[in-house]
Amino acid sequence: MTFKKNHPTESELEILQVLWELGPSSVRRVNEVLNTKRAVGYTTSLKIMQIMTEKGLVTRDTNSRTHIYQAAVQENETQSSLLDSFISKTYRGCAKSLVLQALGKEKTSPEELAEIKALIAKMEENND
Amino acid sequence: MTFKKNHPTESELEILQVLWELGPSSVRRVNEVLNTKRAVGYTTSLKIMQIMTEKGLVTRDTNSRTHIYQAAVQENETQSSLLDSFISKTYRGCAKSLVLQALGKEKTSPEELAEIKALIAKMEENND
DNA sequence: AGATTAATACGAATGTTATCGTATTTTAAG
DNA sequence: CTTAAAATACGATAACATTCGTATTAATCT
Repeated sequence: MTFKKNHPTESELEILQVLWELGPSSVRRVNEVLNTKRAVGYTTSLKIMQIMTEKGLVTRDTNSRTHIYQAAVQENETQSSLLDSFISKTYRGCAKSLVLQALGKEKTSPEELAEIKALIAKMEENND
Repeated sequence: MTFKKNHPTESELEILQVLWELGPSSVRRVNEVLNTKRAVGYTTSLKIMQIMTEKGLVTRDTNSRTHIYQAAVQENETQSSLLDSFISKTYRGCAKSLVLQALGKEKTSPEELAEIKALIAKMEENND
Protein backbone atom coordinates (compact mmCIF):
# COMPACT_ATOMS: atom_id res chain seq x y z
CA MET A 1 0.00 0.00 0.00
CA THR A 2 2.89 2.35 -0.41
CA PHE A 3 2.29 5.24 -2.75
CA LYS A 4 5.19 4.95 -5.07
CA LYS A 5 5.11 7.35 -7.96
CA ASN A 6 8.67 6.43 -8.88
CA HIS A 7 8.10 5.21 -12.35
CA PRO A 8 11.25 4.04 -14.05
CA THR A 9 11.90 5.43 -17.49
CA GLU A 10 12.15 3.10 -20.44
CA SER A 11 15.91 2.65 -20.14
CA GLU A 12 15.65 2.23 -16.43
CA LEU A 13 13.05 -0.44 -16.88
CA GLU A 14 15.32 -2.33 -19.24
CA ILE A 15 18.00 -2.33 -16.61
CA LEU A 16 15.60 -3.38 -13.88
CA GLN A 17 14.56 -6.30 -16.04
CA VAL A 18 18.14 -7.45 -16.30
CA LEU A 19 18.60 -7.14 -12.55
CA TRP A 20 15.36 -8.99 -11.86
CA GLU A 21 16.57 -11.78 -14.07
CA LEU A 22 20.19 -12.00 -13.00
CA GLY A 23 20.01 -10.82 -9.44
CA PRO A 24 22.70 -8.50 -8.05
CA SER A 25 25.14 -7.65 -10.82
CA SER A 26 27.90 -5.34 -11.86
CA VAL A 27 27.46 -2.58 -14.37
CA ARG A 28 29.57 -4.50 -16.83
CA ARG A 29 27.38 -7.56 -16.58
CA VAL A 30 24.20 -5.55 -17.02
CA ASN A 31 25.69 -3.72 -19.95
CA GLU A 32 26.66 -6.97 -21.60
CA VAL A 33 23.13 -8.25 -21.39
CA LEU A 34 21.72 -5.01 -22.76
CA ASN A 35 24.09 -5.31 -25.67
CA THR A 36 22.64 -8.62 -26.72
CA LYS A 37 19.63 -6.59 -27.85
CA ARG A 38 21.08 -3.28 -28.96
CA ALA A 39 24.26 -1.24 -28.75
CA VAL A 40 24.66 0.70 -25.52
CA GLY A 41 27.87 2.25 -24.27
CA TYR A 42 29.22 1.12 -20.94
CA THR A 43 29.16 4.60 -19.49
CA THR A 44 25.59 5.03 -20.58
CA SER A 45 24.50 2.04 -18.55
CA LEU A 46 26.67 3.18 -15.68
CA LYS A 47 25.16 6.63 -15.69
CA ILE A 48 21.62 5.36 -15.73
CA MET A 49 22.33 2.96 -12.92
CA GLN A 50 23.82 5.78 -10.87
CA ILE A 51 20.70 7.83 -11.43
CA MET A 52 18.60 4.85 -10.47
CA THR A 53 20.52 4.65 -7.23
CA GLU A 54 19.64 8.25 -6.47
CA LYS A 55 16.01 7.55 -7.25
CA GLY A 56 16.01 4.51 -5.04
CA LEU A 57 15.18 2.10 -7.84
CA VAL A 58 18.31 0.12 -7.10
CA THR A 59 20.77 -0.20 -4.27
CA ARG A 60 24.44 -0.88 -4.60
CA ASP A 61 27.17 -2.48 -2.63
CA THR A 62 30.26 -0.33 -2.92
CA ASN A 63 32.51 -2.42 -0.75
CA SER A 64 34.50 -3.90 -3.53
CA ARG A 65 35.81 -1.81 -6.35
CA THR A 66 33.28 -3.25 -8.70
CA HIS A 67 29.98 -2.00 -7.41
CA ILE A 68 27.21 -4.53 -7.28
CA TYR A 69 23.74 -3.29 -8.06
CA GLN A 70 20.48 -4.83 -7.08
CA ALA A 71 16.88 -3.98 -7.81
CA ALA A 72 15.22 -2.15 -4.94
CA VAL A 73 11.75 -2.48 -6.39
CA GLN A 74 9.82 -5.62 -7.17
CA GLU A 75 8.88 -6.64 -10.66
CA ASN A 76 5.21 -7.19 -9.76
CA GLU A 77 4.82 -3.90 -8.07
CA THR A 78 6.59 -1.98 -10.75
CA GLN A 79 4.48 -3.56 -13.45
CA SER A 80 1.35 -2.95 -11.45
CA SER A 81 2.17 0.66 -10.91
CA LEU A 82 3.00 1.20 -14.55
CA LEU A 83 -0.17 -0.59 -15.49
CA ASP A 84 -2.30 1.68 -13.34
CA SER A 85 -0.81 4.67 -14.98
CA PHE A 86 -1.19 3.18 -18.44
CA ILE A 87 -4.84 2.29 -17.93
CA SER A 88 -5.53 5.72 -16.62
CA LYS A 89 -3.84 7.50 -19.48
CA THR A 90 -4.71 5.29 -22.38
CA TYR A 91 -8.02 3.72 -21.38
CA ARG A 92 -9.32 6.49 -19.18
CA GLY A 93 -9.25 4.15 -16.27
CA CYS A 94 -11.35 1.43 -17.86
CA ALA A 95 -9.40 -1.76 -17.19
CA LYS A 96 -12.02 -3.86 -18.92
CA SER A 97 -11.30 -2.22 -22.25
CA LEU A 98 -7.67 -3.00 -21.87
CA VAL A 99 -8.30 -6.62 -21.00
CA LEU A 100 -10.64 -7.14 -23.90
CA GLN A 101 -8.22 -5.57 -26.29
CA ALA A 102 -5.29 -7.54 -24.93
CA LEU A 103 -7.18 -10.80 -25.19
CA GLY A 104 -8.42 -10.08 -28.66
CA LYS A 105 -5.00 -9.10 -29.82
CA GLU A 106 -3.18 -12.34 -30.40
CA LYS A 107 -3.62 -16.01 -30.07
CA THR A 108 -3.56 -16.88 -26.46
CA SER A 109 -2.84 -20.52 -25.81
CA PRO A 110 -5.54 -22.79 -24.37
CA GLU A 111 -3.47 -23.12 -21.21
CA GLU A 112 -3.34 -19.41 -20.78
CA LEU A 113 -7.04 -19.07 -21.40
CA ALA A 114 -7.66 -21.72 -18.79
CA GLU A 115 -5.57 -19.83 -16.33
CA ILE A 116 -7.48 -16.65 -16.99
CA LYS A 117 -10.79 -18.46 -16.67
CA ALA A 118 -9.68 -19.84 -13.36
CA LEU A 119 -8.93 -16.40 -12.09
CA ILE A 120 -12.29 -15.15 -13.26
CA ALA A 121 -14.05 -18.02 -11.55
CA LYS A 122 -12.25 -17.17 -8.36
CA MET A 123 -13.30 -13.57 -8.67
CA GLU A 124 -16.90 -14.51 -9.24
CA GLU A 125 -16.82 -16.57 -6.07
CA ASN A 126 -15.64 -13.60 -4.11
CA ASN A 127 -18.30 -11.43 -5.61
CA ASP A 128 -21.06 -13.52 -4.09
CA MET B 1 -1.24 -3.92 -41.06
CA THR B 2 -0.13 -0.36 -41.40
CA PHE B 3 3.22 0.45 -39.91
CA LYS B 4 2.29 3.11 -37.46
CA LYS B 5 5.02 3.93 -35.07
CA ASN B 6 3.42 7.32 -34.52
CA HIS B 7 2.78 7.08 -30.86
CA PRO B 8 1.22 10.21 -29.48
CA THR B 9 2.89 11.71 -26.47
CA GLU B 10 0.98 12.03 -23.24
CA SER B 11 -0.26 15.53 -24.00
CA GLU B 12 -1.14 14.55 -27.51
CA LEU B 13 -3.13 11.62 -26.24
CA GLU B 14 -5.08 13.87 -23.95
CA ILE B 15 -6.02 16.02 -26.89
CA LEU B 16 -6.91 13.04 -29.03
CA GLN B 17 -9.23 11.85 -26.29
CA VAL B 18 -11.05 15.15 -26.34
CA LEU B 19 -11.35 15.01 -30.11
CA TRP B 20 -12.56 11.44 -30.02
CA GLU B 21 -15.22 12.44 -27.56
CA LEU B 22 -16.35 15.72 -29.07
CA GLY B 23 -15.64 15.15 -32.71
CA PRO B 24 -14.18 17.95 -34.83
CA SER B 25 -13.49 20.93 -32.61
CA SER B 26 -11.71 24.23 -32.37
CA VAL B 27 -8.60 24.74 -30.32
CA ARG B 28 -10.59 26.83 -27.90
CA ARG B 29 -13.10 24.09 -27.30
CA VAL B 30 -10.41 21.49 -26.79
CA ASN B 31 -8.55 23.78 -24.46
CA GLU B 32 -11.66 24.37 -22.43
CA VAL B 33 -12.18 20.68 -21.92
CA LEU B 34 -8.56 20.18 -20.96
CA ASN B 35 -8.95 22.91 -18.39
CA THR B 36 -11.69 21.06 -16.59
CA LYS B 37 -8.93 18.73 -15.41
CA ARG B 38 -5.88 20.92 -15.11
CA ALA B 39 -4.63 24.36 -16.11
CA VAL B 40 -3.30 24.57 -19.64
CA GLY B 41 -2.66 27.76 -21.57
CA TYR B 42 -4.49 28.29 -24.80
CA THR B 43 -1.32 28.65 -26.82
CA THR B 44 0.01 25.46 -25.33
CA SER B 45 -2.93 23.49 -26.64
CA LEU B 46 -2.68 25.30 -29.94
CA LYS B 47 0.99 24.49 -30.31
CA ILE B 48 0.53 20.84 -29.55
CA MET B 49 -2.34 20.59 -31.99
CA GLN B 50 -0.21 22.20 -34.66
CA ILE B 51 2.53 19.69 -34.02
CA MET B 52 -0.03 16.92 -34.16
CA THR B 53 -1.08 18.19 -37.55
CA GLU B 54 2.50 17.89 -38.78
CA LYS B 55 2.70 14.39 -37.37
CA GLY B 56 -0.52 13.42 -39.03
CA LEU B 57 -2.32 12.65 -35.78
CA VAL B 58 -5.02 15.17 -36.61
CA THR B 59 -6.23 17.01 -39.66
CA ARG B 60 -7.64 20.49 -39.73
CA ASP B 61 -10.05 22.50 -41.75
CA THR B 62 -8.61 25.96 -42.25
CA ASN B 63 -11.43 27.37 -44.32
CA SER B 64 -12.93 29.49 -41.64
CA ARG B 65 -10.83 31.65 -39.42
CA THR B 66 -11.31 29.29 -36.55
CA HIS B 67 -9.55 26.12 -37.57
CA ILE B 68 -11.41 22.94 -36.87
CA TYR B 69 -9.35 19.95 -35.85
CA GLN B 70 -10.29 16.34 -36.10
CA ALA B 71 -8.57 13.13 -35.05
CA ALA B 72 -6.84 11.39 -37.92
CA VAL B 73 -6.24 8.20 -35.97
CA GLN B 74 -8.80 5.92 -34.43
CA GLU B 75 -9.13 5.41 -30.73
CA ASN B 76 -9.05 1.61 -31.00
CA GLU B 77 -5.99 1.53 -33.14
CA THR B 78 -4.13 4.05 -31.09
CA GLN B 79 -4.88 2.16 -27.90
CA SER B 80 -3.93 -1.10 -29.53
CA SER B 81 -0.66 0.25 -30.77
CA LEU B 82 0.18 1.75 -27.40
CA LEU B 83 -0.81 -1.49 -25.75
CA ASP B 84 1.54 -3.52 -27.95
CA SER B 85 4.37 -1.28 -27.03
CA PHE B 86 3.45 -1.35 -23.37
CA ILE B 87 3.23 -5.13 -23.22
CA SER B 88 6.52 -5.42 -24.98
CA LYS B 89 8.31 -3.00 -22.70
CA THR B 90 6.72 -3.75 -19.37
CA TYR B 91 5.73 -7.40 -19.63
CA ARG B 92 8.38 -8.53 -22.07
CA GLY B 93 5.70 -9.36 -24.56
CA CYS B 94 3.69 -11.59 -22.26
CA ALA B 95 0.13 -10.39 -22.66
CA LYS B 96 -1.15 -12.99 -20.26
CA SER B 97 0.73 -11.47 -17.36
CA LEU B 98 -0.80 -8.15 -18.12
CA VAL B 99 -4.30 -9.55 -18.29
CA LEU B 100 -3.95 -11.44 -15.05
CA GLN B 101 -2.58 -8.43 -13.29
CA ALA B 102 -5.27 -6.15 -14.69
CA LEU B 103 -8.03 -8.52 -13.66
CA GLY B 104 -6.63 -9.05 -10.23
CA LYS B 105 -6.23 -5.37 -9.69
CA GLU B 106 -9.67 -4.09 -8.93
CA LYS B 107 -13.19 -5.23 -8.58
CA THR B 108 -14.51 -6.00 -11.97
CA SER B 109 -18.26 -6.10 -12.12
CA PRO B 110 -20.09 -9.38 -12.83
CA GLU B 111 -21.24 -7.93 -16.13
CA GLU B 112 -17.72 -7.18 -17.17
CA LEU B 113 -16.54 -10.59 -16.12
CA ALA B 114 -19.32 -12.10 -18.19
CA GLU B 115 -18.22 -10.10 -21.15
CA ILE B 116 -14.67 -11.27 -20.79
CA LYS B 117 -15.79 -14.86 -20.38
CA ALA B 118 -17.80 -14.57 -23.54
CA LEU B 119 -14.76 -13.39 -25.43
CA ILE B 120 -12.70 -16.24 -24.06
CA ALA B 121 -15.35 -18.74 -25.07
CA LYS B 122 -15.30 -17.33 -28.54
CA MET B 123 -11.55 -17.63 -28.68
CA GLU B 124 -11.66 -21.22 -27.52
CA GLU B 125 -14.06 -22.00 -30.31
CA ASN B 126 -11.67 -20.62 -32.85
CA ASN B 127 -8.83 -22.57 -31.37
CA ASP B 128 -10.45 -25.87 -32.23
C1' DA C 1 -11.71 53.42 -41.72
C1' DG C 2 -10.15 52.73 -37.03
C1' DA C 3 -10.38 50.24 -32.93
C1' DT C 4 -11.33 46.11 -30.55
C1' DT C 5 -11.50 41.36 -30.21
C1' DA C 6 -10.10 36.72 -31.20
C1' DA C 7 -7.60 33.66 -33.75
C1' DT C 8 -3.10 31.62 -35.47
C1' DA C 9 2.05 31.61 -36.02
C1' DC C 10 6.40 31.71 -34.18
C1' DG C 11 10.15 31.37 -31.19
C1' DA C 12 12.25 30.86 -26.82
C1' DA C 13 12.80 28.88 -22.04
C1' DT C 14 12.50 24.81 -19.33
C1' DG C 15 12.79 20.11 -18.08
C1' DT C 16 13.69 15.36 -18.91
C1' DT C 17 15.94 11.46 -21.01
C1' DA C 18 19.53 9.22 -23.28
C1' DT C 19 24.10 9.03 -24.67
C1' DC C 20 28.89 9.19 -24.51
C1' DG C 21 33.70 11.28 -23.91
C1' DT C 22 37.03 12.41 -20.71
C1' DA C 23 38.93 12.68 -16.13
C1' DT C 24 39.74 10.50 -11.98
C1' DT C 25 40.27 6.84 -8.83
C1' DT C 26 41.37 2.24 -7.48
C1' DT C 27 43.34 -2.28 -7.88
C1' DA C 28 46.66 -5.41 -9.37
C1' DA C 29 50.99 -6.58 -11.84
C1' DG C 30 55.62 -6.10 -12.69
C1' DC D 1 56.79 2.09 -6.33
C1' DT D 2 55.44 2.75 -10.90
C1' DT D 3 52.51 1.58 -14.43
C1' DA D 4 48.66 -0.58 -16.84
C1' DA D 5 44.06 -1.89 -16.69
C1' DA D 6 39.46 -1.45 -15.18
C1' DA D 7 36.02 0.88 -12.74
C1' DT D 8 33.55 5.04 -11.31
C1' DA D 9 32.50 10.10 -11.49
C1' DC D 10 31.41 13.98 -13.96
C1' DG D 11 30.14 17.07 -17.46
C1' DA D 12 28.50 18.10 -22.11
C1' DT D 13 25.45 17.37 -25.93
C1' DA D 14 21.42 16.24 -28.44
C1' DA D 15 16.68 15.04 -28.94
C1' DC D 16 12.17 15.63 -27.38
C1' DA D 17 8.28 17.39 -24.93
C1' DT D 18 5.97 20.98 -22.60
C1' DT D 19 4.90 25.47 -21.82
C1' DC D 20 3.90 30.14 -22.67
C1' DG D 21 4.85 35.06 -24.28
C1' DT D 22 4.71 37.96 -28.09
C1' DA D 23 3.80 39.07 -32.83
C1' DT D 24 0.86 38.83 -36.51
C1' DT D 25 -3.26 38.22 -38.98
C1' DA D 26 -8.18 38.27 -39.59
C1' DA D 27 -12.97 39.52 -38.41
C1' DT D 28 -16.33 42.53 -36.15
C1' DC D 29 -18.34 46.69 -34.42
C1' DT D 30 -19.05 51.63 -34.18
